[in-house]
Amino acid sequence: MKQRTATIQDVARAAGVSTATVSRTLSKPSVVARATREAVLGAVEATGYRLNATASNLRRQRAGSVIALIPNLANPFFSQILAGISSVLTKAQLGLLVADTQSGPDPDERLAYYLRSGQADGLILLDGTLNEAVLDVAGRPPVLMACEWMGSDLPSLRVDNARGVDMAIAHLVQMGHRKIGHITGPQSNVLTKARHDGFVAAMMARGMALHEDWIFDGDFSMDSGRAAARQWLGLDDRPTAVFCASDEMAVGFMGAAQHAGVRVPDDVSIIGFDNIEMVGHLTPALTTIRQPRTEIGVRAAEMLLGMIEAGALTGPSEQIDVEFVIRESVARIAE
Amino acid sequence: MKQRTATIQDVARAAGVSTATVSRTLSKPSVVARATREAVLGAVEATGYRLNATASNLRRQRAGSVIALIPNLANPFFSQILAGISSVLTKAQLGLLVADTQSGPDPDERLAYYLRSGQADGLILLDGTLNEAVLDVAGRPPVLMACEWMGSDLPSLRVDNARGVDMAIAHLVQMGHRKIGHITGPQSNVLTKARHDGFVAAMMARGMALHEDWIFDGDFSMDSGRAAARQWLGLDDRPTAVFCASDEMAVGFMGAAQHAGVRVPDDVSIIGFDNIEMVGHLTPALTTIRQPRTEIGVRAAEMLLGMIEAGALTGPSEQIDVEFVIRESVARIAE
DNA sequence: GCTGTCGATGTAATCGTTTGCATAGCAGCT
DNA sequence: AGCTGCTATGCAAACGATTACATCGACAGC
Repeated sequence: MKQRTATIQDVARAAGVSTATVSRTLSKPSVVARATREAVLGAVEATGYRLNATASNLRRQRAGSVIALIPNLANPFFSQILAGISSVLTKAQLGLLVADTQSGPDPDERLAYYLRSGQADGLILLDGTLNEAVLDVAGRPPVLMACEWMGSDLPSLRVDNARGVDMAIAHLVQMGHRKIGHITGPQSNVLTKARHDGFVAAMMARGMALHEDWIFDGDFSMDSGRAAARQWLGLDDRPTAVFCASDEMAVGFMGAAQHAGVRVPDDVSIIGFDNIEMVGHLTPALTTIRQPRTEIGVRAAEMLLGMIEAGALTGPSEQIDVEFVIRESVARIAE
Repeated sequence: MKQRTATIQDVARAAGVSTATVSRTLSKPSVVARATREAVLGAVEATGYRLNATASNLRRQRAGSVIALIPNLANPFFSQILAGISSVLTKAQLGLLVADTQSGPDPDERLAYYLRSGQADGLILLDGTLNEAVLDVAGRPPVLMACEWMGSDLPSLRVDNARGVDMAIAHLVQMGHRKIGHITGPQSNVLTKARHDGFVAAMMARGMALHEDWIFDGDFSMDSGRAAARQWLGLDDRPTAVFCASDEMAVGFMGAAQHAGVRVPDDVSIIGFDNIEMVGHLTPALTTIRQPRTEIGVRAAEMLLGMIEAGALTGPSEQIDVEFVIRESVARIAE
């Protein structure tokens, strides 16, 4: 059973035409005569021929796939974006190669490698910690950033973080909160910065005090949310509400608070960011800012596809809107 | 800046040797003389040469990547396995192509396509609903099943589902439970069957009654867990404990129960399966059966790699052990 | 001095497609 | 009849690497 799979030559022979005609029949059917076309298709059927993607890619000078660079594959937030990307690429006959930037030693090095490797017709960056300077490579494929990335004019798909944060703070204020804390993401991440800046701006705009002690350093993970809760518990003067830069941290914070006997939202109100699926099932269900993840993936893939097809290294940027989802984790504060 | 990237020819010219020597220097350095080797490496450096993977793959008759077929990319359970797979493949210079089986119309068709496409040197199947008959394809690459798959003798990496379930039931019984319910996975899935069978066996072994009404149909999702809770609430004679075939369903069940005013674990005990990261942060934290996901991915990739290197279509099978994690979602029942 | 062996390198075919260019056939027009 | 303009097809050269085989010195053994 170890038989070689049929090549275009076999098909050509079976159909009594040249390989050129077979190739044309398959890629641009309109240019071949009806009769030949049918003969070729018949031969394809008979031989069980399948196009050898490698050979085709070599000849056409393309790679046949797109690489998505993700900081952490294990994070559900990203996997849903990936699903969106995948659905678009599949239709365009492109493979999706995924790479974890944080799993190896040097993330920037990984990016540089993929840029030069010629293994991809394009890249989608989902990691806001990468160094932009790395992108300055001759002959690199188009790159799309599907994440916040400060001060770059590369084509990007961004989420309106500032607006999301502002809605969250506005809601808290409206519910009577004056003492509001914030758990941040990891230092180097641009998302962290965007959300933190948004937080500061939203607070300032409402003339509210920023307390050094009420800013907790996190890294988007549940464990860091838990750590923040411990810190919060140790405070003499505690904020009555905490805005978390990610849902996962909110989950960690809420779990730790509840385990310490703190009631949510009666004793502390919590708002997350992302609206990952599970937070609607928590008790109390989490109030959060929704990012349309599948849509982000789909749109990012479409934009990159556009660039690839146009053979352009650059393209338009877009912004995706967020939505504020009110559930049960915020309580009204008595004046 | 649109310059072509250097080819092996350019390197050969720069080093004053033939392309054969360059190729050898890069792949089997030991066979070329010290001096030439250094000249070649210098030329590589100077020209900025990078191996064109497509050309190399074409000549070597390989694809350069492995495909992982996942039922649902958005599910965090799978993404962590993917991370494990990815880490191994990266070291072996292989790409990881991910494909969602459930996103298209016909999953079996997708599998068949990938088997023939020649786009992969091997496949890892993580979807227990696929039809085995599809695998009967001439010239297909090696395939590894990293999931339960009944009655097949293809190489596989399985998790000891039966043992996991048995530990869970044993624990419940030990805590005084006599009325135990079960939320299943989707019908066609083999995992569903394995866990359901395990449940039945464990119950029988302890001489316990199986109640038709206490088996709830789920599909691994949180929403189906929530639906099961509604059903449970409507029962006259409710089981005092529920064993869920996935953590996600446990989350959905617990959330819905709590929202209905039911106390967990005082009014109902819950056990999940998988130990996804978040369940440790719930209130109460979920008692569950841990599957070492990263390890599953790593081991699966290693096994497949072994088959690829040996050029074998088949290989050994292995089983990975599970671990019972006791947290807070099971209470002792008064006799 | 001749031969055999061995290590290092070059030559060129090959992997399976795609595609620019040439060609052949045919119809319509002058 | 000769020319022009089509359309449909074939020819053959790429694409960039790998590798079986040939070649060429150098050197040891007789």
